[in-house]
Amino acid sequence: MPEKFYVTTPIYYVNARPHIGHAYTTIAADVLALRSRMLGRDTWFLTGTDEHGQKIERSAVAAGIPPQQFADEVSASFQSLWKRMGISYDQYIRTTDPAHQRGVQQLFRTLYERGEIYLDQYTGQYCVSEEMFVEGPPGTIGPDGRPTETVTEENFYFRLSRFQKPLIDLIESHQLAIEPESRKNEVLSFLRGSVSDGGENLLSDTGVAYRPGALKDLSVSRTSFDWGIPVPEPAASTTQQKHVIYVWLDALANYMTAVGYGDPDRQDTFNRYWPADLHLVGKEIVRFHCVYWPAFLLAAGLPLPKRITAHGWLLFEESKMSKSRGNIVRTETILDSFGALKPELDKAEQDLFAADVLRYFLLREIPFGQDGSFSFDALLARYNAELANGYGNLVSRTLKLIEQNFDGVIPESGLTTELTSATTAAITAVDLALDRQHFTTAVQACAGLVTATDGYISEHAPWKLAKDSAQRDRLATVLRTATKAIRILTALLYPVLPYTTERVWQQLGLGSLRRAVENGELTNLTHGGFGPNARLGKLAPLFPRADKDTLTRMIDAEQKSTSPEAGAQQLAPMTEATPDAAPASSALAEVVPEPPNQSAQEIGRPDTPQITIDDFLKVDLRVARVLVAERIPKSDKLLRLEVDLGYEQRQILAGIAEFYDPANLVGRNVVIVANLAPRKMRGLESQGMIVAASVGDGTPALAGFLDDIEIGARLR
RNA sequence: GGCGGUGUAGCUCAGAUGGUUAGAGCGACGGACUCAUAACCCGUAGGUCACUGGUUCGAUUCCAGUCACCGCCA
Repeated sequence: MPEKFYVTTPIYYVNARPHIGHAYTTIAADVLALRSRMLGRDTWFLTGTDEHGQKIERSAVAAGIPPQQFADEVSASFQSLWKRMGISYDQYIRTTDPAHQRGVQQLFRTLYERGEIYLDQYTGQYCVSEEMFVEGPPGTIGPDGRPTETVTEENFYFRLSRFQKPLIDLIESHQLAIEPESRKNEVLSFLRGSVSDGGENLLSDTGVAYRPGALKDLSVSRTSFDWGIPVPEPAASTTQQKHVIYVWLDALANYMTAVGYGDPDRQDTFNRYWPADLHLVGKEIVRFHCVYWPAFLLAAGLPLPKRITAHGWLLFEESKMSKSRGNIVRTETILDSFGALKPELDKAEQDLFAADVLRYFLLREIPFGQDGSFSFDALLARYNAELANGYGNLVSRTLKLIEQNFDGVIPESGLTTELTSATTAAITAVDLALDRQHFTTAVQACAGLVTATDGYISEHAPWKLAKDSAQRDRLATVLRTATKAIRILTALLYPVLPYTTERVWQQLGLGSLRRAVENGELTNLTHGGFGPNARLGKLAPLFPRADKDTLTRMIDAEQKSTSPEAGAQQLAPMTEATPDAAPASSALAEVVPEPPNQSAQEIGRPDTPQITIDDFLKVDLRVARVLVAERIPKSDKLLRLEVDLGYEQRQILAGIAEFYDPANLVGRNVVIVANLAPRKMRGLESQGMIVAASVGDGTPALAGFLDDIEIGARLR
């Protein structure tokens, strides 16, 4: 049996259509899968969509369609994009697949029967869009920048607290590898708790202190909505309420259910592929993958994934216009714009060509694990410098020299060691780099081989040798040597540029690269090569230079998709936050705005349920004047305000310290919720709440009036 | 607030267990060449290595503090 390699992307949450961040993760996984297959490994590449949860249920209601239909539509848009890009996944899983649902129930049942799940009750603040409870009083601003809702739930709890030390030990001993180092440290500090505040600590196996109790049990069921997988028997019978399984337990389990967990007929497959060799994730979902997921597996007595590698976010070039809107770059824009450079191809091939360009850029430009900025300028510059002027031109000049001087037959020559140190160095560097998901380093090594080969050709000037018949052998050696280097270079680039390298392979007269990969002919690149009288294929330009028109096309396409009505999103109350950075991927922690190419109604529509006038009148909104405003020590976010309502004065704590200077607030009229239950925060009682619009990425803008309003007036 | 990270040429970033002229790519400029996709090759960047103080014969590299930005703290 060949060595196996099981790699996953997160399953993408269907509350947003695919954007370039999703493509980034998927491309990275695809590159690793292609390489793994080239090395002859038994490869399984899994991606898919995460389709349950309250957010989806609400979005579907807002769209006026059943959640399944909503999920079907968005899931289809992911699959269709991957198809356009030629992504080579072996399996596309959906959490609404019946087999997955059975597997999740199996996992839940196992945990329950092993005593790792118990029933309990909890009242707290729930953040709807993140689908989790947060600490704080009613009206707390959740992680998404919106007020939480008070929810009382009877829940099933997972005994996460039991796994604090086991997880610390596994991570410290590298049995559970987390990359990059900075993420690993974050996970460890989370697991260890606050060890430096003077309390009692214990030591891990490696002697590092941790605070017992820092890890709390985790609720793993919900009763407040239906769109999820039902809690199975026997646990279900222990409660009157109808519970669905927590979306993260549901989602994470996909990595196992995909390969047959919970399916008696697929035990062999499961045993073959599980545990996964690599989970690729975005940095925003590291904790779910590095704490919850391994804990679930430990509790169920199952093996842990070998490695979790987190990448950063793609940031977008900042301009005033883009900052004030949801500036998500759509992958389609790049496919269309670069595809247009190859008018001779049909649409499907144009897409694959453009996908190569995007793959190259993302992996070359952005060190995996770090945030990186995406810009059309940089994409164009990188394309022209390294693909058009570099790789493409190298292939072109070399093969044309052979065509001109040897009628397209790769000349025979004696053995030479010229360029071999460059090729073997590149092979080694790419191997080492990709083993650690250091894509940038790997692609850089390829670019280095281009430079070395270009330098070799320039140094020996075959066009001069060709003018001297006495130098015929030397000419043959130089051209053959360069061509051999191009063959190795092309094979090294295959995982990154699957479409274009296939074309080069054919120009080299080597037939189909894909078939060579399938036949295992490229497991060792120093073997094989050109036989006697090997003849080149038909030559054609690979990467036409991109001019300003390409840039203009991309900018136009983006502007068209972010027309003025799309900007209205900012004015809609309580819509999704619009961060400047897009999480490159996420299963559930998706905080990206709806993509700008949707209709204005769809974008601006709040997904809150309808209420009656009576509901509204329950809220006592009043105009108040700020008398005192001051920062609260040891709090970045909170301001303490004293406000005058006319009929009384109140103390209110507001989470606006990052955005408002206390000095500018005194004397200002604001709107408060006057009948909100008081709540203690940081030892101070907050007797109400200031009303503010959440704009842009969640920045609060205090409500106010243009007219001078008497204080104490009620809003209705 | 706690813990951690980052701050080096116009841009993106390497790097130095402290020591003669601090590196690469891109962009720009000059040269050379003409096989090639106005490509390739060669040369040119005078940057207080964030700021301040300390240790040292000597620090950008170590230590402390300051500032800015970022991440994690369910």
